[in-house]
Amino acid sequence: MNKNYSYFDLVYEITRNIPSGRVTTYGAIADYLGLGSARMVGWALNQVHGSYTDVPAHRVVNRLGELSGRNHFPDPDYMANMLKQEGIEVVDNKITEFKKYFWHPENLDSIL
DNA sequence: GACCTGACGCCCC
DNA sequence: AGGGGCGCCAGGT
Repeated sequence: MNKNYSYFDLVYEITRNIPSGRVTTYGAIADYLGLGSARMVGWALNQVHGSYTDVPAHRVVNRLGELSGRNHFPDPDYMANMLKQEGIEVVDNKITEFKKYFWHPENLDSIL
């Protein structure tokens, strides 16, 4: 059937809608989509590494605000650099005041 | 076809 | 407060 639209696409959709200067977590996306597993979100974003270059995967971090996916980018510092460029303070691959920048997919309704 | 690992997260000690 | 273990789903070996 039309399995072209898997939860992958939903993850990309959400990620694409993360406002600049804001970040969300794997768990938040998984919870919002009812996936039941945050790992699946990471897996989906792993596929981005190649195509879907318009998906700002650097804005998705773990629940501690750590850039756990930095090693999966061409440059290990790409994530930190992009986030800094967007006005987010990153120290030692971790977002300071993470709660301040946190954006929940629930807020999708606001921007749509 | 079974086993292991992985861009995570929660519970328990 | 910090560290370790188990569960979740999918894909690769």
